[in-house]
Amino acid sequence: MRNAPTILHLDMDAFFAQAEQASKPSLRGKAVVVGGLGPRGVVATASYEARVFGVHSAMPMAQARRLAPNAAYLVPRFAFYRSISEQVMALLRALSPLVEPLSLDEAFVDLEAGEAAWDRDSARLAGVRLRADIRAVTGLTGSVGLASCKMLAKIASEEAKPDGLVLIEPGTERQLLGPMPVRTLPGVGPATGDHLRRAGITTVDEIAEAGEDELVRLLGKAHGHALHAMALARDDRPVVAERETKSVSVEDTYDVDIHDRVRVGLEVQRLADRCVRRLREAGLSGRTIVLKVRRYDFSTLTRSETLRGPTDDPAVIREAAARLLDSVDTTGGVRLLGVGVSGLADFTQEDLFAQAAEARADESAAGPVEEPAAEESAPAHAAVHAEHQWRPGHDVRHAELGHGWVQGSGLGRVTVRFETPESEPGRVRTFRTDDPRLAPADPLPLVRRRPGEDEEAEAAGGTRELSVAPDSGTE
DNA sequence: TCTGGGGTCCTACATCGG
DNA sequence: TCTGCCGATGTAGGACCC
Repeated sequence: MRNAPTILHLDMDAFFAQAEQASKPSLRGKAVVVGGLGPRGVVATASYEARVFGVHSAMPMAQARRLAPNAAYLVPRFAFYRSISEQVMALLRALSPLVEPLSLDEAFVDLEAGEAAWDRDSARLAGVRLRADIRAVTGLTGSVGLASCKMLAKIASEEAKPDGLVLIEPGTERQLLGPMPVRTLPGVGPATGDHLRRAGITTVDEIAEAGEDELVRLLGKAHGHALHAMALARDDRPVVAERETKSVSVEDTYDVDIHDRVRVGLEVQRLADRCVRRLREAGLSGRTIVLKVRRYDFSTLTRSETLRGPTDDPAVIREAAARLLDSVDTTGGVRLLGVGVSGLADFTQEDLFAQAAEARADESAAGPVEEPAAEESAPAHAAVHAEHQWRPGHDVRHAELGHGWVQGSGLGRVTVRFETPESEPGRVRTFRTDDPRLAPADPLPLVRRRPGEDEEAEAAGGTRELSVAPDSGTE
């Protein structure tokens, strides 16, 4: 808590949907919904046009389709969003070394630490410039909140949405916060909100009035204490640049519940392998293996086992996961399975020894983890002929007609709209899915570099920033 | 017509060793 | 030696966040 509003919170507006609209001119101004398209998919992001119909994130896709049947429905392209996110984060780091990313589209910045701002006016100016820079570099809009602490900066950016900037004047925090609903405060979700409401507490002021003891009684020590402080606009949490990973996990929800116990076992093995791959990519190993099972009735349970030392050995993790599965009753079917590893450690010498010994045993027994093509055999979407490569929203290139994106596919046909971020809305054409003139393509940059910038970027190897590999839809 | 995937943090309870 | 207490650790589950 400081007396100048020099904590900045950036939140990109409807990020995934906005990125899709920027890359596809025909979708601009239209309702766009990004999320899982399977029978059990949920909405990741809805464009503001789609929100008018009541569509919002975390809503089941089926419900969204009923509310907005004419919206464009697209699968997320994380690699594409990540490349944009990296550009945005680079702009934030130019302001200050203290940048705390919260997700692909959100971050805190400590402006004072970077000497980018020291008072109200300099902070506002930094925010205004940042928004302009983001616009210039990515073509997208983001909202900025400025305040004296993280909580209020975040509330401010929420108020600023879409495409705005809000600065909370130091000294006015409590008047502003007081009448707001308890759900405004971070950490108050549906359960805590209900809890408080039953105790007759519905506004932030009422939390403050209730007193710390009462809140601790209602919500427990940590939560009660934290919430009371927040209600008084007291928040001392620093902006933390590097947060280390505490766990790595993968999970899959299946289009249809799995009843076959053997199949459940096989899926757990595959998830264990995927988890190991992620663990190794991050250069980590872990001690505690966690199995997650969501049953047909949505009841969820976890089982965990802690090993003597950290490992990233696929055979060890598979076996632990299999043992954990033995203790779970799956009759009735499972809708989700997950495997995770926590108690993480950076790779140590000791592990390397163990590794070398186990590696020999592995080769015959377990088989390598680095098997390619694991994604295509992902449970829900088994590869169907060539159609799997024509995923709605993904970019393609046609030998004669140029760059476009998949609008839909099925029954041996794929429909492509030919347009680029810089073009007018384009024409639609339909092809056979095995048409040799058609190939998957990388997303195009949303903003064309100005002449002269090219060489610089080229020299810095920067042209790669925007040309990302085709998203295999991994995570 | 249901409810994703990747995380973090907290709490309660059991167990174990001084 | 028995008992109680304390802290550390492991386990399961829940709430919350984007």
